[in-house]
Amino acid sequence: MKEARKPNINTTPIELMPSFQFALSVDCVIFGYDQDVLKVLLIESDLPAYKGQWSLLGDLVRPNEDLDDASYRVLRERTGLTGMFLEQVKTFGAVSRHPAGRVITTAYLALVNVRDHQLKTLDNALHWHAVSDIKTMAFDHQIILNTCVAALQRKIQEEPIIFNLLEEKFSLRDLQQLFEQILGVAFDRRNFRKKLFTTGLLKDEKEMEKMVRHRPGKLYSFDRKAYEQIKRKSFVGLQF
Amino acid sequence: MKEARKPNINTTPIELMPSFQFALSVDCVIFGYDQDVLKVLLIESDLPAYKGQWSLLGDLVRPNEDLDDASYRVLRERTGLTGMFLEQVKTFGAVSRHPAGRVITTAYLALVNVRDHQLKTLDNALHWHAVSDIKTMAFDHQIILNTCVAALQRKIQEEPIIFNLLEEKFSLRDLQQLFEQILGVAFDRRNFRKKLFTTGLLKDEKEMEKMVRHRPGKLYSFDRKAYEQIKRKSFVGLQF
DNA sequence: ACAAAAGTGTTGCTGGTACACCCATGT
DNA sequence: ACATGGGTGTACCAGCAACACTTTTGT
Repeated sequence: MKEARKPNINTTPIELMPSFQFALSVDCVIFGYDQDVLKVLLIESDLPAYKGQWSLLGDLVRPNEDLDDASYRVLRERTGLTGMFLEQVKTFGAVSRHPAGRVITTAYLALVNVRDHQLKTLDNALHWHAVSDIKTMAFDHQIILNTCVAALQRKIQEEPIIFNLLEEKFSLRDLQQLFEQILGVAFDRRNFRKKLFTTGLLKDEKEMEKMVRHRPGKLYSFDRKAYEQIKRKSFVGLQF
Repeated sequence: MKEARKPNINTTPIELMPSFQFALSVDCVIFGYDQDVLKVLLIESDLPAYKGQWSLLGDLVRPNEDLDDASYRVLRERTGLTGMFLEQVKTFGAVSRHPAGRVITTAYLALVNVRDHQLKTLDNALHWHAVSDIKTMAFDHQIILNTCVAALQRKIQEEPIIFNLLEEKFSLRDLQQLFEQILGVAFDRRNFRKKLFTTGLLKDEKEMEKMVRHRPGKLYSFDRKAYEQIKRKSFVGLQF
């Protein structure tokens, strides 16, 4: 039985293709680390269907805007930040995910330093929430958040992106607590230090913590140059 | 300086939002393993702009179709297969990526057994290509392919999905060669065996290769039940 | 008999884990 | 002086890498 030739977006002139009303958006999962807690930046939804619930920061993609640019614009407009870590995670395209129509959204993971940004808090009803406190969200945003938390857990073990969440200079305790927050496990302090030192990614800033009510710890920073060199020699292992 | 409140897809009724002509598609990167070579299934483009070049198999997403369903439909229509491994990888949304207009596409990674499927080869100008032979493709499909190859390399080391590319029963040589093809490295045979046996994921089928002109090897299959049990106890490590 | 690939063990090294005591600072 | 967390070393164990010879089958 011979099947009719199937249409193909890549071989059929687009004028011949059926078209209909799609909306395309980006949603940013913006993580920050504040007072030893992993947080995410949310906005209160004022759509009737989700009155009082929290949602991610998003916006429609503009006609002449790349997808990545759209997410960057949302970040910049909302937090005043530029140059933050920002990476696509996944696209959510269930037919009924938005009550007002067919909206496909691409989720982005952003890591920001909560001290740097200037929130338009009054204007926007933006708030930082502890990730572990969030139980329900508008739309399918709880699923998107969970997906991005999982992506974050995986990615901090593959690339040294975790430093984007910390101040320029940080103590090893800061770093360890942040790892523990994100991964939900505890590490032995001595082994953690050894492991991090042997990565060669920490630069000793020759400074100490100040204003702490205990013995002050040394401060370190992420050694970008060392990282660039290490990357060149990296090798891919086999693991199940 | 007070900024005006920004629009937000999640807080603004959709009727008020600007809309314009988007097209949304899925493209499938279909990998197969044939005659000891990693291959990808492509179709010849007949768009004038890309005459004679190869492109991925894709189609527009339908108004009432989930994104994942669209990719599954493409696979089913083209290969006659059902139940194959299929997973979203990334969405490509550059403004000018399609010459006919604004087309955002979501790339899916598919792993199929080349023996199982029934290609509509004559109808569709479909061909298997060695991944390493492909130098240029239509649209941004070369980038999409490279992204999916990298995703495949990463994922076969995280989850035992590689078995989707093999026959139900396979020899350890088949498995090792496939790993080597995908990762582009060579492994010591003895160490490879030990490693794979200690995963506990191989079931001894108590059968031998046949019709080989050397000593026949034992055949194994992927032990799904064992894998399900192992997954429950799995633990997340720390690694840079 | 020859060609081709299967099957098999040991050793050394590296990296992870478990674990306890003294030190510097603020109150 | 006390509370808090900083800073350090060692011993054991597991997993990885390197490495060579014998066995089975087809021709």
